[in-house]
Amino acid sequence: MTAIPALTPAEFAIMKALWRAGDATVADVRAVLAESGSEAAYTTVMTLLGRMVQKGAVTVDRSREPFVYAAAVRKQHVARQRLREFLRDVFDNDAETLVLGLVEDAALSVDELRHLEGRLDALREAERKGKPKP
Amino acid sequence: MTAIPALTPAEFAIMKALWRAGDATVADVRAVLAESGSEAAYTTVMTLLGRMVQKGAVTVDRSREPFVYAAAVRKQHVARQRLREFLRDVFDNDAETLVLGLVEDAALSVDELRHLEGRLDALREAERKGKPKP
DNA sequence: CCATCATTACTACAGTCGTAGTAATCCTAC
DNA sequence: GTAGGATTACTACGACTGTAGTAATGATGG
Repeated sequence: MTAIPALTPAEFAIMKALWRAGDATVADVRAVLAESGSEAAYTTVMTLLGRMVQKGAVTVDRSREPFVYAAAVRKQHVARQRLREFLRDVFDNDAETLVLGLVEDAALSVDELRHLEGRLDALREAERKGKPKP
Repeated sequence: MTAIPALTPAEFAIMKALWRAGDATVADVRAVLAESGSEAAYTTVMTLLGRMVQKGAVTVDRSREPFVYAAAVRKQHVARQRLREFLRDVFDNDAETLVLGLVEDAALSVDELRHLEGRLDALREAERKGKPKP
């Protein structure tokens, strides 16, 4: 239930770099960002990381220099959290319309949908077996 | 292809009120907002509407007083646009994972998915008949 | 040793956002 | 006609953001 700290866009970009890099120094983060064509100054990244540490989104190991940073929240959790907010704010909790949008935007094919269904059936089956809720 | 102006959260709330109200005065907007438990001051709403007019997200009819405001962009377009950005930024364009998240969050049932598939098949069928692309 | 580079801590600063007050008008009901 | 409420235009302002500079410190290569 760890409340996920809100991240600004710039912070979120850093977070994504951390997720890809795992433990990382400022230089590492900059390297990952550079791959995506983002060229923030060293101190800019430091500032953002500092702010993120303050809000608990990132941990830092100061016992080693240069300091080593790491994401304190899991990508999946953040994504899920954002998905909920997005669904509520933009689609008024109408998930069907959202998915319809994905398909119409060709982000998702009907085949993929069917495939997904398969996975879901399996998942549900596993759940029934695993935790039979009374 | 009208580029959709970026809206801040507060502006987006106003926009949603406008979508619900259709043409609306400041007072109308405030009334709709109030329904959702939002109590912005009259002048606050004015300020936001003004900013939105500036960025072309809202039109205003000044020939009539009190001025009448209206959304200049369609809800569906905005939602679609945001969906694209969201999918890219948060899910790295992996729509399947997004939908999986919806289902796991119980925002969408497998039944609804199937239902959706039906709709989509129909839609696809209609398209094949309607615009047979060479 | 000493200049240089990396690293960190601290500071800065302009732009945006949310929020709203004030001054000036303009109706409208006494 | 006049006081009060509605409406608008303009201004304000503190918080947050993105971006980065500077000062200090520490390690390194020659």
